[in-house]
Amino acid sequence: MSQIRIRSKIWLEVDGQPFLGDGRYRLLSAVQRNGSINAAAKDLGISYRKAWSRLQAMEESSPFPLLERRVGGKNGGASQLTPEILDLMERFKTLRIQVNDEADRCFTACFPEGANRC
Amino acid sequence: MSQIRIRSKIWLEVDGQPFLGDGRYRLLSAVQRNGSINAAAKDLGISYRKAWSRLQAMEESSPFPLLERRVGGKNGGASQLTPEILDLMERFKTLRIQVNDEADRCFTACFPEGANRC
DNA sequence: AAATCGTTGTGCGAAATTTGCATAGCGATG
DNA sequence: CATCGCTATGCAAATTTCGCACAACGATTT
Repeated sequence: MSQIRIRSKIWLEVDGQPFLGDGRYRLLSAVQRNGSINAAAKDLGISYRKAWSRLQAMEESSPFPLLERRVGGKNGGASQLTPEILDLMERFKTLRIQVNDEADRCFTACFPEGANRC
Repeated sequence: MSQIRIRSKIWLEVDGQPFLGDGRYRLLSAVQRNGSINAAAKDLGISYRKAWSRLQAMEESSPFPLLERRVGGKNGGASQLTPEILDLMERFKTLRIQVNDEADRCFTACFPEGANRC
């Protein structure tokens, strides 16, 4: 008896290129929460290289700046998100929840009850 | 002025493992439509190796058989889908459309009109 | 003004994954 | 019993991902 579940996912595209999805949302959140790319990477358990590459790729296709970076200085540097991306993230979060809930509703309608036996 | 769009995607999981999404749906459809894995691969413009690998991976985690294969014989062989997977594909298709529509609705609500300038 | 410290930024090789070529096995048909 | 086109698979090449190691930076401290 196998358990069947639905998963859903949304993302925003800018000019046809993937721009903001769950992964990038989590990464950006971690940067804001921790105050630096480095701390965010440690928080998420990924290498700094990986976190930086992702942010780099994202920023290249972004119509507006994502990060305000500070290199050097007292604590070596820091990074924080721009208001533009914070606003977009907020809207994305709302969309994400709404679509996800709808997916669950449709699923239980389409697989009434014990659809989980096969 | 960058154009922002929403994209959505759903997939079904069996015991926590991805089972049926858009890619596999298209591949399975092509098999059914063309009557063989080989013809399906040509139809989709991918190698037979690739098509076969995907179906193999899918079948390994499937609670029921996906394909009825015939090796050898008049035309070398053939493959067609089992009733179980055809049924699941039908439901998936419905879900897919419903969730996608909902995503579009939420998007236009959340990004009222010219959200496409940044 | 020189040393320190923890960031950002990057080159490059290693590791993992994907891809497809090439070939074996199969069996109804003629 | 030879043929033909399909399924099935080993293996190497190509591509992508990954992370180590190190350079640059600048406010603070000494």
